[in-house]
Amino acid sequence: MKIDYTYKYPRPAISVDNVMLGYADGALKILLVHRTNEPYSGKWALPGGFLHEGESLSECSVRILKEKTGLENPFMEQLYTFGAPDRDPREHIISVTYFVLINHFPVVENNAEKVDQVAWFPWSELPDVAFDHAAIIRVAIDRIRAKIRYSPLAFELLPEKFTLSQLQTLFEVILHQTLDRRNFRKKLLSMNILQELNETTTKKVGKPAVLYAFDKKKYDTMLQQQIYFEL
Amino acid sequence: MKIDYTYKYPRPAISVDNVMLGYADGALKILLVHRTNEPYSGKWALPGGFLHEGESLSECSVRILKEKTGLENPFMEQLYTFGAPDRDPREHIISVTYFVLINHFPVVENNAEKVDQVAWFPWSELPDVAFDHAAIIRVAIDRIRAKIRYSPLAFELLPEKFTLSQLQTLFEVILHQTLDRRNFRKKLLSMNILQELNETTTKKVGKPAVLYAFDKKKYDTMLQQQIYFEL
DNA sequence: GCAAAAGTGTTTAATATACACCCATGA
DNA sequence: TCATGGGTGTATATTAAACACTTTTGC
Repeated sequence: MKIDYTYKYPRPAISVDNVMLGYADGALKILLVHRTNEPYSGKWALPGGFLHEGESLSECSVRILKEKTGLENPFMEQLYTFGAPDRDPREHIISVTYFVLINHFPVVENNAEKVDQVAWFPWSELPDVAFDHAAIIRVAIDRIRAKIRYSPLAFELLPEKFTLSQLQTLFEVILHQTLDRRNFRKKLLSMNILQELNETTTKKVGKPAVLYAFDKKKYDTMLQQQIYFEL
Repeated sequence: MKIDYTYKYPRPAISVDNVMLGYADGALKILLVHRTNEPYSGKWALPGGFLHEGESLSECSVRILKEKTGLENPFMEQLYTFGAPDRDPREHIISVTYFVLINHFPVVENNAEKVDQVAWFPWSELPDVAFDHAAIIRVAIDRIRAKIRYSPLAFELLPEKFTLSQLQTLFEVILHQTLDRRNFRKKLLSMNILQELNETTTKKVGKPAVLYAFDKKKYDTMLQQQIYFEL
């Protein structure tokens, strides 16, 4: 049952939109949903929705994430709040955006029912997107570019076990520059935040690579000593 | 004339709150207003207000700034958006917060009329503040601490002409550590972003100090060459 | 002439950069 | 055995850190 809510002053609506970034096939990818309603019907857009009653902003972001992907505990942080009055043709809608890093790709099936079609797009081949979502995505990419240098974000985009080469390639893709393999390994290993596993990859080709895992305990110890991650 | 606005779903209200930081007498200070209305009547709070119809978030922040201080063009950036449903006892109010740096202290007189009493408080001697404003201030201070290291924020807090000692003391206050005078001067001067003026301070005591000004053109050139400010 | 703050260089340690060959595996 | 990607060390350059005395001014 719906009741009506009446206010003396006009109120903008509040939506939360997630920029969900994943890394696969050597590219950063962004999850978009295909709109089937107006406005911008037929265009792709960031997964988002309106804030529910009694819900906090981060709860809303988590809910949207779960609805679209089924994921529950990825890395999330608030990105920015967009509030230009004309950013939505319907009315003034404030969008609080979140930045989500995903380290494995959920089975994004068109799981029946009313769920919108969702798809991952490489950041270099984004379709035209609805609203001001292109600007939002730009802010997200700027954020990850800057922050991956001084924060252990990279590990949020890789599977739990990864090789140093995979880690290096991820940095190279995001920073858009090549890095020296020996210097990269020296630096990362000297930080003492990686746990070397007794496992190697089994590849079709080339020498098997040792697998590592990010060691959060070591990382926290490092922070307490006021030593900071920095590439 | 007020008309009523009716929505099918409840809508949180949206306010904008400014954390305005200034530097004087060797301390970072924060501008607070004294509340005379409920809730939290009698407590101090961040200057803020509700978003007007057709107004963007940054316009709202600028308007509030002008109302409280008369200032028009200080450095401003969005800080964070706070949206816990219980952060305001009246109802769900989302607060989009802005971070404002002020390099000279406006005459903050109780300029008649209905204007609330405003005052600058040193960050180490803040009174009990209303709502979740203590948390907001903490985020602002974390932001300036982190950002002053890699962004030329410090110049936004000093007058146009300043001495290297003043600049150094400002860094020391914000970072809460002492810096070596010779190394500090070497580093700042080698960045080539300061313009040496043909003026010196006239003090009661000690050797007069050469005045410098931040040279934004040189700084922009530096950025284009992908060289970044870093203390 | 003295108190107070400004200004100035050098030595050493730490960190960053550049660079090329051998190794282990699967086909 | 060869193609492929993994793994390793050293020399040099750059940057950071530590440190103490002289200068200029007002009183």
